[in-house]
Amino acid sequence: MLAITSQSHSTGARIPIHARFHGGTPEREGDAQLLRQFADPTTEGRERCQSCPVRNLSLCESLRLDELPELDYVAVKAHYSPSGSLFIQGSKDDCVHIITSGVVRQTRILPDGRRSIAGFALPGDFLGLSFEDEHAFTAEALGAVTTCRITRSAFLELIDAKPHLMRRLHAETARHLALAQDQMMMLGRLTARERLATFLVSLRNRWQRVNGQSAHVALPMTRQDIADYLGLTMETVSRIVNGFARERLIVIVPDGVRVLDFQKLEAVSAG
Amino acid sequence: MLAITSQSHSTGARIPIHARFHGGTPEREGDAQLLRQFADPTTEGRERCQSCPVRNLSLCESLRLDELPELDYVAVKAHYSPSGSLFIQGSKDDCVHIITSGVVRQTRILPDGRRSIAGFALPGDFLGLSFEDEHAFTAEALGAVTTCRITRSAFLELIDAKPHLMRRLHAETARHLALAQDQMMMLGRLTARERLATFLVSLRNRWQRVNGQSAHVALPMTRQDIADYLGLTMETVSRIVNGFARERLIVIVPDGVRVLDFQKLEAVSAG
DNA sequence: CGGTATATTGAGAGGGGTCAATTGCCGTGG
DNA sequence: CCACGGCAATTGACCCCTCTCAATATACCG
Repeated sequence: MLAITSQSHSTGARIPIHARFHGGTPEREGDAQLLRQFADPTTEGRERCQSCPVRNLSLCESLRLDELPELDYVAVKAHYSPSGSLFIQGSKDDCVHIITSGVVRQTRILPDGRRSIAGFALPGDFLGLSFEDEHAFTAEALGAVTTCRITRSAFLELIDAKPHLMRRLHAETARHLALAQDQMMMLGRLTARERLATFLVSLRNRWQRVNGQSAHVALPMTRQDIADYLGLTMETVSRIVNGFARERLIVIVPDGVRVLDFQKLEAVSAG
Repeated sequence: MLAITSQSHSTGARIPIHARFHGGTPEREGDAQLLRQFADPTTEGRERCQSCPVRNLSLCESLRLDELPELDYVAVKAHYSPSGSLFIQGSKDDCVHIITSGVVRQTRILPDGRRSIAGFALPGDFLGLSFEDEHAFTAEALGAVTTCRITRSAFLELIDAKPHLMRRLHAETARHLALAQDQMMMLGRLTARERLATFLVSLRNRWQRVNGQSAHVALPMTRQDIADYLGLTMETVSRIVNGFARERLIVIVPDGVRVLDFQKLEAVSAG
């Protein structure tokens, strides 16, 4: 028999109502010109956004060098302390957020307290591009987070002025949609082991784009967060991660794992 | 104990390689002017696309009446016979499809044959709006399907000429993204019973927008299709649907179900 | 009326859930 | 420096929802 099996007996822990939202207002800081201090001097001759400390920032790459000051003019840097919220599920604030450092957890909570995590945003990722009237999830900082924030109206004005930005924006949303469909396949059809392997492989690849090649995969989120992302329980995540360690696929280190056998891990991730 | 439980031991049936793709080329028919014959004369005084037999067709609603001929000029009507493919996972054809009648199944297949269904497109729904270079899934007709097809280049030209269309397009993609996130929550955190109830409720609401209020919910897809959509097995789907029937929530009728107690069904759908 | 595909139903097994106890890791204060 | 409290992570024992496998029923079609 092909024991390709998944399961998720239940829903993991519930979130008590009183604890669902955590304070943590952003400390809005300075004005847009401060952003320049983050300009990465090691760019390899390619036009790119001077405002962004992150390479390969897709939206910024669509701007010509002479258009960057316009972005600076509307962008505001923001800091969030650990557990601070960028925005809250159901609220209507309307900003586009670009993560410049740290990791943001996108949480959705059911009326009965079951939790699901839509994703983790890494430096360079965008939040709030959908322009929905209400946020479908809460975005919370895991550890300290800095972002580049643009009000929706300013962003829309910018887009009106630069039609190619609008197309880039659509491409970005479409990419998110494709990722969501991958996630659906994972949740519906992969075993717990495969999900964890997929998660680690994908996270390693994403960190690689931010920090460069490394066997170290930072996991700033809790086991519960991972469980809520993968449709499992904390205990199952723990058991399987430690199982990987016992099989010498990875080593568990503080705040993450070190991948020993990437090939094998990748093999586990897709039947 | 709170018995809120889901599970999906495994992956359901695998698709044998030789059977993954089914022929069924579309019979391209006539030219765009033929579309007019489908114009619904019962419109309630609101401007809308004369080309589309479906009301509330979001993209068409964004066009002014005098812009419609331009859409007609680039749109081509297509027929697909049962099991015919609109496009195939991994292929690069580039058309936007608007379903005008019938139901289309969006299938994704893993290398090892596990199948996942991303969704079912009903009349009025769009396919291919993402403009990815490669289709992430195969779109297959369940029963006879007619569509309104526009080549991507023609569609892009149209969009370049009408900026408000681009914004509409983005909103549509964003809506799909939000739906995908709902689906992720469902797959990760709902029990089999809850998933089925959610599925039936949501499908009833969608048919309602096409056909008007009715207790009848058409299910042109097989139990296996539903299972692959909900991350379950065919057997579990069958057991639970028949369970609903035994509880008098629904009655099973040919090609669908009739909802007897919508309130209770909705209550089951969200813990 | 056979033949094939889909749906239903039953019996049994198992993956991952639940519950609970233990360990490890800080940060804090005595 | 160590005791202590709190939170996350780990581990074990047990359980159950859903899967698997298999038999049967139903439907459709030539």
